[in-house]
Amino acid sequence: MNTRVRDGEPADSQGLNVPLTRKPARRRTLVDQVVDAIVAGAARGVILPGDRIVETEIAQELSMSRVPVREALRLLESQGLVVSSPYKGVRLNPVTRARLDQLSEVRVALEKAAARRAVMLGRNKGSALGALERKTEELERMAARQDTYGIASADAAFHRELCRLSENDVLCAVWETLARQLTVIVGLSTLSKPMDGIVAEHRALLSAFSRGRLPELDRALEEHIRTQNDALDFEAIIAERRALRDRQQAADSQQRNGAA
Amino acid sequence: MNTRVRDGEPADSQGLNVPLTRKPARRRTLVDQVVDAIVAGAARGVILPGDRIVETEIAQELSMSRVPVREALRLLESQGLVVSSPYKGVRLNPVTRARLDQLSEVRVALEKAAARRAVMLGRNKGSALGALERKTEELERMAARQDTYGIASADAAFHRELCRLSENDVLCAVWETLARQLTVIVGLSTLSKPMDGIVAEHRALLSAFSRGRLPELDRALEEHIRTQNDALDFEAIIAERRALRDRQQAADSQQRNGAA
DNA sequence: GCGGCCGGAGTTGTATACGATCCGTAGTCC
DNA sequence: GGACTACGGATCGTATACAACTCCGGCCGC
Repeated sequence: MNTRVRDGEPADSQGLNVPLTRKPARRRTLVDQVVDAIVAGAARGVILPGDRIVETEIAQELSMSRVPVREALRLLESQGLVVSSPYKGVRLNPVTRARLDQLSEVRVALEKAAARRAVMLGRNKGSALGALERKTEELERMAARQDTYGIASADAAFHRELCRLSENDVLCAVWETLARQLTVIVGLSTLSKPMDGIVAEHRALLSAFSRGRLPELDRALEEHIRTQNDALDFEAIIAERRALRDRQQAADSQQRNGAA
Repeated sequence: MNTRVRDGEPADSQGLNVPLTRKPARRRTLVDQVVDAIVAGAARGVILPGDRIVETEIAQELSMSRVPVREALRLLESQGLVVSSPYKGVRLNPVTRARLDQLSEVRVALEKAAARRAVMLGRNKGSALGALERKTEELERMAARQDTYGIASADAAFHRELCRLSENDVLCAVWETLARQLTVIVGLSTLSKPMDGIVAEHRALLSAFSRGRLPELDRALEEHIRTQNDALDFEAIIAERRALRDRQQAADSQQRNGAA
């Protein structure tokens, strides 16, 4: 893999990945760099599900020792992004349709609970609702631009905000790990689902939420996630990503030759 | 802390803690030892919420180097058991009533979803249901013995089995991290709730589940968890655990003096 | 007497070094 | 010719060594 994330070039400059902790006080340590680099590499298709991740390589590419890399891998392992077995190395969690469904099911359960709590807290009106509306508008802007990456990003932001409104930190933390895994799975693949459909669904979600119509919201959430999954063609995604990686590898080796 | 977990003496010999991964193939590495030792220490009250955890100490007590300890701490951090800030060290996550409620809320959401899926899969009858019944009987045996530790253990086993019936690995994994955190919070504190009440609630849960009465089950779950929390007197628990630690420290230093 | 500076002890973050284990490969024996 | 074994490279797991940082207490100047 050729992720190449160095100090001056944060891996999530594209805004897809969010930091694990909300606290801005936390200084960026090397472990964080590794985590971001691997997540970014996975999201951009440089690392594919099932690919082996070698500590030495990562360490060299990020020009650090293996120790922070190991710690980062352990962290990612406990979040389910990679799997490891002693003396045999770490692999990016191979993805199956079943796993995607499982992730989605848990995510829906969380978001339902979040919405329920948010309504109970009266966060479905006023400034709290405004925040969610802004996310929806952002989504619309991205859809208008046909910016698939922006849509994925805005979609995540919308659901993240929904969780945040529950004011349940534990829920948010769990949601983030799930979202991260889904990001790796879905990556930058262009959704095969029509964009205006996505926008409409979010409008419906927002509407149901603002009215506090929980059963309706539950159904809408479930529908929203499920159709999104159904629209994914796994074979196509894998093929696309493999091609993407090959292109990047080619470009990279070319660049290296030019530099030599 | 004085956990003293060495090779011949597995930390979870009391059966409270479960391994992170289901795969038995995974060889036990030093990192696992550290994880178990810390979780056990937290559950037994040797480490209290908010206590600082010093890498060097753990390493010495387990007679290993700091590297595996660091990796274990990172793992526990990403699971929310400890919090860390660079150069300032790691602390056992300080516990508040709010956090307990948040954990419970997420846990209930997960178990509802698990039950829903299990019923959908027809796991609420036949041998699958039998497994859950056995857990309930175990709970009754423990209650009859007035074995508070056994009750806590059997209670966890019941809910774990419920999750397992959903056949959703992601859900189970998330549930385990939550359960682990709750264990640390509640620890070995004697529940102030009457034991036959607990048994009755589980019977009710089992009954609603076997009949596939989901709304009823949802309510019962919520009630079950909530009353369990309400019965907890935080101040008393903290005081008790502090006393417990002092006793253990005293005994330990005495033992050390005797050995010297 | 009091507040700011500073220096050292203690702890964490990182790098390097070494032993342990896995896996592919070649060689040998039947 | 095939299967078993020995071996070597590659990679992981762990230990040790050093650098960076924090915090606390004393000291000095005011």
